[in-house]
Amino acid sequence: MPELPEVETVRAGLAPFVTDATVTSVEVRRESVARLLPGGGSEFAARLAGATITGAVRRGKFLWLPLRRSEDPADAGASESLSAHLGMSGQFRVHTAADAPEPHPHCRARMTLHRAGEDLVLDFLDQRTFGYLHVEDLLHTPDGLPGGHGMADPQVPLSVAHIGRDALDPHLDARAASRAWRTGRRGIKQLLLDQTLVSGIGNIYADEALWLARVNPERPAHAVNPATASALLSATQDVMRSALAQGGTSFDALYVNVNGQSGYFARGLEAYGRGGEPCRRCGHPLRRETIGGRSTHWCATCQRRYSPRRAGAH
DNA sequence: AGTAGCACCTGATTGC
DNA sequence: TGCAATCAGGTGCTAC
Repeated sequence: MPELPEVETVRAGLAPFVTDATVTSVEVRRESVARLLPGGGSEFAARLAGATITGAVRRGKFLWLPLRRSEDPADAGASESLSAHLGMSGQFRVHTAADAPEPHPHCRARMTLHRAGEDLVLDFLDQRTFGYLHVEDLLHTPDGLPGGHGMADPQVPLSVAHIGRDALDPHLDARAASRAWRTGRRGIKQLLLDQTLVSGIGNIYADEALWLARVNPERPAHAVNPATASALLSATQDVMRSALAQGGTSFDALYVNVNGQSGYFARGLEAYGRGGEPCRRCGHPLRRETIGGRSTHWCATCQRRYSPRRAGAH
């Protein structure tokens, strides 16, 4: 369940189960899930076993669980994390050890946690295998501000260092972000999807935000004015907050929270998946075309490639 | 330097 | 019915 609202739903669902839990066993069921480690699954298991998870943090679509190695909670802050990316189809599922089912065919790793006298099973499922698990160092943020949502530590994993602050991060520099979105000759949709500028926006919410702000996905970034860029950021935040309030967007069982339940935002979508259907603002049929390799849905009537000239401007 | 294109996968659905 | 083509919510690398 891959964009910011869905990953945040997972993070928030995970946090109460994994915080202060110690990893007691790790079973890698598909080697490629730990492909970022030179030693693969065995290195992943070895580095994770015995560590205690101190929380659940997210920046954009990137998720990590900071690790502490000592049993002493007064020990210094975490310097490593269990990092995860859900890719297109990743899921975390939590069970009590007694209720855990046989691993699903898509289960790529199963971890056992011990927390408050109870044993828990944490499964990572991923049909398409674009997701991954990783153990890596945490780095200090250049600005000394918190690295992501869910923890105050000014740290991010190495693999997240190049990822921009996300659209709902209170420390996002909105002016710098809208400037970045107005730079270059790519279509604006491609900039919304560029995780190094503002993170967390994926193919669904890019189309939704562009529809809300009435901007054509192919409008060149350099033709976006500051007011429009700022309106686009607001639209992105609005649609993501609404989606988050409903547990995210899901169309099927591939995208579920840690309890296996689906979010309800799919019924709130105005553009994504509505090609050929009438625009709810103007009634004209929405277009659907592939742009930059991603299917894109928009209203060619409401969403103009160039902003309309104001009356009085020559 | 910025950008487009492709590679990485599995499985469900569509069309012939 | 069977099989090939197409499609899917992401990211990173490579080559222009």
